[in-house]
Amino acid sequence: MQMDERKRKILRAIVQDYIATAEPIGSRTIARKFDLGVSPATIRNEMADLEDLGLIEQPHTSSGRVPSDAGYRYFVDCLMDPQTVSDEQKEIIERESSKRIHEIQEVISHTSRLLSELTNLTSIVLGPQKGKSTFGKMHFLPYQPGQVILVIVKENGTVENHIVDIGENLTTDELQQVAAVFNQKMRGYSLSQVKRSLLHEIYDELSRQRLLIDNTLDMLREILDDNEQEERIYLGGTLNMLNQPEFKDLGKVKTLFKVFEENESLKKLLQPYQEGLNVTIGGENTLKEFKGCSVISATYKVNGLTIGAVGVLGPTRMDYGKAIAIVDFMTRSLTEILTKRR
Amino acid sequence: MQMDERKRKILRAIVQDYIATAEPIGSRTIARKFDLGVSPATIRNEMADLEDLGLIEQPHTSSGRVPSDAGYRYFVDCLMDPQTVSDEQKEIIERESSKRIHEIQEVISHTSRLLSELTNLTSIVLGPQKGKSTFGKMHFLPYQPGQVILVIVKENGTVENHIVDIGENLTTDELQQVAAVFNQKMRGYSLSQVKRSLLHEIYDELSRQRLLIDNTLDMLREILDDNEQEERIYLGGTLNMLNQPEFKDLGKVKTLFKVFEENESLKKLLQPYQEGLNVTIGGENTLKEFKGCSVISATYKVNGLTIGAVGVLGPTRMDYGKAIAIVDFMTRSLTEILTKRR
DNA sequence: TGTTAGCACTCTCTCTTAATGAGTGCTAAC
DNA sequence: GTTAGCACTCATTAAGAGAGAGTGCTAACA
Repeated sequence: MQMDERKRKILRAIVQDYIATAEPIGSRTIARKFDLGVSPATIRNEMADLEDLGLIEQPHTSSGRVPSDAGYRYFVDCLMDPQTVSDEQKEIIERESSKRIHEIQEVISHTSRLLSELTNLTSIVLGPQKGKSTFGKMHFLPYQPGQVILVIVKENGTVENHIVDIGENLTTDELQQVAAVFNQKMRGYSLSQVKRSLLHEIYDELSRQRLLIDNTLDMLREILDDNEQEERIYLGGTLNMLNQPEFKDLGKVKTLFKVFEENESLKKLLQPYQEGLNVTIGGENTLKEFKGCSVISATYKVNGLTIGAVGVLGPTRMDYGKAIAIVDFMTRSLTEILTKRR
Repeated sequence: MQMDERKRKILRAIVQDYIATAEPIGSRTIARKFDLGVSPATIRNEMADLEDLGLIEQPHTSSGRVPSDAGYRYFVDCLMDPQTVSDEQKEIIERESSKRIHEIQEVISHTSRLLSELTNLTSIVLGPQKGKSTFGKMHFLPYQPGQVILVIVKENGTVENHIVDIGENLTTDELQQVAAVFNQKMRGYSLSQVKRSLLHEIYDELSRQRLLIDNTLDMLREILDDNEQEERIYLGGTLNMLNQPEFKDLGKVKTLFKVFEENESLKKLLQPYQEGLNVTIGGENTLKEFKGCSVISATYKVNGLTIGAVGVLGPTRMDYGKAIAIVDFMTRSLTEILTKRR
């Protein structure tokens, strides 16, 4: 059995109507709402075929049909009209991103909020991968007696500061000297590279000041360890999920929000290592908690280098056309903003 | 009509049982569970009195009684056995706070998580009031051409960095000079004071370098504005609310979480300007969304100065004894940690 | 051969009704 | 002042009856 034009029309009708109403749809309703020029009985025959093909299914005998995961997949791949972001939405995005924003974190969290507001879905944004970014420069600043502020500038532009104990009183000059050596040796290396080999080299170079260096290495090691594990996830509009009829059951809400709380598993949803735009539908998802959800995700870049991913999460019954258009537009816009900053 | 010893015993029984079971409790059950030496009929008479006094109420005729807000209040003020934190819990807290933690934000968010885990309630922690903290020192560090990193150290110990445009190329020396003047003039002033009067003074002092100063003032003003509005709230264990039978209704969950999302109203819950430990029960709350909730809050200090507040939020039917003990212990512990850091 | 009308059948949803049970207030006896 | 007894109330639960939406199948039709 093959898909013909009429079957495609009917499948599209089912998907569109189900996305809009969240109710199983029957042959009679299709005939009434969509002008296909055939009677409900004919549509029924076609629907039986579509069910055999695995594209739609019945929640129970004698109810309407709903699209299966495979049905959504066919819809997304073959039936969907490519949509563009409306001018109104474009304007909102433009206006928001024209605000002067200083830190990269702010740009990201802004993006996250915007995504969820425009789609009425939950947004997931994976921040710049710290582990992959390379070391730029470090500075010491005075803080308390026995403590200094260590400011680290990475080559992707992020700036971090940490208070570190230096254990003994050191002069500003000595600190500058240490910083200078570190800066000279480490510039342009990824943090993991720094961690593995370079520290020893630096250690040799500065061996005259053993004690001072020991402390500096200690603090640096601590910071590097921190960074490698931490790769922040930004969530937005989690409450939008509660408006979906799919989550009118409190048990589902609980398990969903429990996953939201522990960020680790969310990273898997974004498939951050897959370039470009991706649509994951229902059961295609690896996490069992999200079998009933779909994810539209895409990666963003700085200077041609993929550094993170954004996505929206919603029930499989989501408006794919709209969501895809917005995610696509936002990643482009994000890439542009981040590139301009440099 | 007066409260006598037997009425007190019965009220305590009702409150304790209701806290434990979340079910309205009847005279028969009280007689069975609590050994008062009187029959259900006698208890019924007393309960009628307690209802007249407004301390308990009936959800509907012919159901058991539940404590009213006034009943909880009487229980908290007069009936409750003062509880202490168990050794087991103390150990958890000690172990957690012995971890080396660098930033004040980390200390706060740690506290928040701990509070919610120990109480199974939702924790609310109001971070140090930035508006009230006084300016310590500022530094400029090189960043990109045309941009510098502005590092601000406040006297409460927080360190912030911001990227600021300087619009034109300035030498390191010139920047140092500007920073020196700012540092000399501003040290020890609150940010709002700085904003109002001192800026003009600095402006006079450095009028030789108009352009440079204009930019510096612009960025500083921006940062000060930011800080004044931002006074971060840390929430923990919001999901614990979903386990409470009070929130088995999805509508309630929605409105509750909506309030959680916009932090502003949460600040009101903590009564951050009221020194010491506070218990707010049900309708005593100003926010209508929290009429069915109680809040235990307390302030914490650094160097004798109140700088923030922590609290737990739960249904009025919460274990007040335990919650009060933990909140009290945690604020003391927090005060101690923050004071030691200085 | 594809399309359509008709019809019996299935299954969910909702509304009604009845039974159960926990708990009360009142009265009268102790 | 305390208690036993009893009639009454009201939420909760289970069972049953329609109603409604939708299907699959058969037979007629173009």
